[in-house]
Amino acid sequence: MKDSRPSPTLHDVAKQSGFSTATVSRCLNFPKQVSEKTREKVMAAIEELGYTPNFGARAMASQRTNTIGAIIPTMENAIFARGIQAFQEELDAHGYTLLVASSSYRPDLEEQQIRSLVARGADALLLIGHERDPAVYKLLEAQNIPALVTWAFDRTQSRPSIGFDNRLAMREMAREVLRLGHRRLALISADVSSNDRAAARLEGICEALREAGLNEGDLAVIETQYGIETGAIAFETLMRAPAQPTVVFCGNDVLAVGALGQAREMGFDVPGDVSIVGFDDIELAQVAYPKLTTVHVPHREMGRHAARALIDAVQTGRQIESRELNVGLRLRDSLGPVPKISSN
Amino acid sequence: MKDSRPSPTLHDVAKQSGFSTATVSRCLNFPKQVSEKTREKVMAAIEELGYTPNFGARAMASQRTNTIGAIIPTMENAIFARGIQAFQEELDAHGYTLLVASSSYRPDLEEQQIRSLVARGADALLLIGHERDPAVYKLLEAQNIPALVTWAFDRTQSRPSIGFDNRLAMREMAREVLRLGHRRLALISADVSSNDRAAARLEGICEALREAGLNEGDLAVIETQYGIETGAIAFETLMRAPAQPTVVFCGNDVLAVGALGQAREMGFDVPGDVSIVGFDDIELAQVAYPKLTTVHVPHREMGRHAARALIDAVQTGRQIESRELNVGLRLRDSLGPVPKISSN
DNA sequence: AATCAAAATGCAAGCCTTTACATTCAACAG
DNA sequence: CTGTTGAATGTAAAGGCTTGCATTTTGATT
Repeated sequence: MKDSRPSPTLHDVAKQSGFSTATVSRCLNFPKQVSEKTREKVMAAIEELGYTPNFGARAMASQRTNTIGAIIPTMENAIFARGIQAFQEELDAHGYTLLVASSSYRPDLEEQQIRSLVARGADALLLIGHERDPAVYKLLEAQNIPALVTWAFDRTQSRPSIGFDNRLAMREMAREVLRLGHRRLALISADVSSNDRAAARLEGICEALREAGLNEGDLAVIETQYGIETGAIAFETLMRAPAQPTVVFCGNDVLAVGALGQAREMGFDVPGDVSIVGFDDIELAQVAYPKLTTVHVPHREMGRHAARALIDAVQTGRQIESRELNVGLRLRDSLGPVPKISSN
Repeated sequence: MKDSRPSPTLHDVAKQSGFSTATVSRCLNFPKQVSEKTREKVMAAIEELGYTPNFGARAMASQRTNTIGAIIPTMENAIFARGIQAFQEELDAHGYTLLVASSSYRPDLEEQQIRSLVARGADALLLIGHERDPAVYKLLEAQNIPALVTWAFDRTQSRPSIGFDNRLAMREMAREVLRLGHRRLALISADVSSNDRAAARLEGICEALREAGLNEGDLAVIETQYGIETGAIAFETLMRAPAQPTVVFCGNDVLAVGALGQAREMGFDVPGDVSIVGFDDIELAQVAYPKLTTVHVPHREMGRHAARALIDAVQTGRQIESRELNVGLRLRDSLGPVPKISSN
């Protein structure tokens, strides 16, 4: 970019208004320290020149940016949208700005994004899930940047998190499913090795299975990327397998909606022939047909709490306190009792 | 944030490695200008100290940030997700970073976000739709920041845009609808006064209406916010009105899906009793039941082209050339011929 | 061994703002 | 009118990096 006309600086405003740069700066940052007349003149000059403070210079001089970063796995679907939206609203209300980056569920990209946000001077960071390279945590510690994990709560982890216990949540759902008599179960999940939430949810199902005296082998698992289309494909694979499941757990609602669509496509009645359950309870779950039985996650509450906690950490320098939020089942129409006649 | 241990600077790296800051800087920015041995030593020092360049300082010194900003109306639904994702991918491929902000469809917030991104040193900006306060455009011009409008293409506008003609697209859909015999039409739209895309789409329908010798009064319009729930509510209102429409246009697929759900709720068969059409052709449209007839928008293509154009503008300083992309109807299951027996 | 061009490196100014500290000003008490 | 005080304003340094220009090193050529 060639600057035909370089943008005005504090200095220009100072000259134009006849005051020093210090006064102009104070006008912007501590208006009360400046007399009314002065302020008016300065503001007029700012207006006239179209001055905008330079963020980099400001950050450098003041050592803070009033910016909080968040790295979410994806923006392609609505999973994180509501939570992030609430997070941003709360941040805004306290004069902070949100910087979002998305990592496409790739740890290497996530690390890159974290570094980028740190370099950009983010005062704090919101992360999804606990699992990541220790080097990342070391970096954040070295730079003294508060980081908070959400969408997960795991009492065995030492790092602060605000979220829910994925394992317990999914276990509850699995219990309900087993109570309805299902014995041939399947799961469409994200890649378990790189996604600790997905791993915890799987573990939850396995636990319920064991409780019921069943074998983990009774659970068919397909790992795939999150997406409507991928959910549909996985569902088809599952239903074409010799041991057709009577219920399909989905790692999230997006997968579940894909599965639902594919079921219709293949002529299966849900839940008559096969049940499908989701996770997250995003808006989509209620407009799906049939309405999706799923695990409700308090997205907005989570976002709000996370924002408050992070702001507090930035301002006081104190450690963030972890906090577990409640999740609950939303029993709607896509889960029913096990079909009488096995279609196997 | 209290810096317990201040983060290492270029200067520290220089001292540690025994070279000057200039050499270290070049190591990072122009590796080829530095001898291999030197580079190795410097990199080792960087590694050892855990050095991360300070973004603010860098931006200030070099007058560029390699950052491109985008302000989208919302992250709450998937409307902009695919396009933005493609935009980001293309940016990444060229070494640029994307900064996203969302305005909640509020012009005042959008302006604030634009200022914030400008202050942050965004080298260029991606905007949605043409309509905004002229002061904003003046600001961007004053700061010499290339801005590109997407999700719209309007040959009457002088500013560069890469997108499609919302009016023509919706007119085509309306013609199809009229061809099928529908005469009692309704539209669920975003607020027309603050959303030029919505306004253009409405205009498109009106045009088709006039062509067919019909009266604009034959179109019932409800303006509401974009959302599944709001779509459902609007649909209910429409269907409870004395003059029940036989087809409901929706400003986007999210509204349409809400309408679809509500239709089911109210016991209407779609398209037997009433047809519903959407706009955007997001993933949702194909998994909705019945599958949504909608206007296909080339999201990814748009995002990709926009990224290229913006990068080019930043690097060459040349004006961006506008470009119109093609849209087309996707005739699926939610639109049918006008019902034989008016249920009015 | 001398010469020279190219490559590698160093020096130091400049980018824009905040802020500690110094100075000036106005108002008021004595 | 002087002295005092608190408010308003100014001065200048600092913050981390890039980069034009100057200098040194390298290595090839004669």
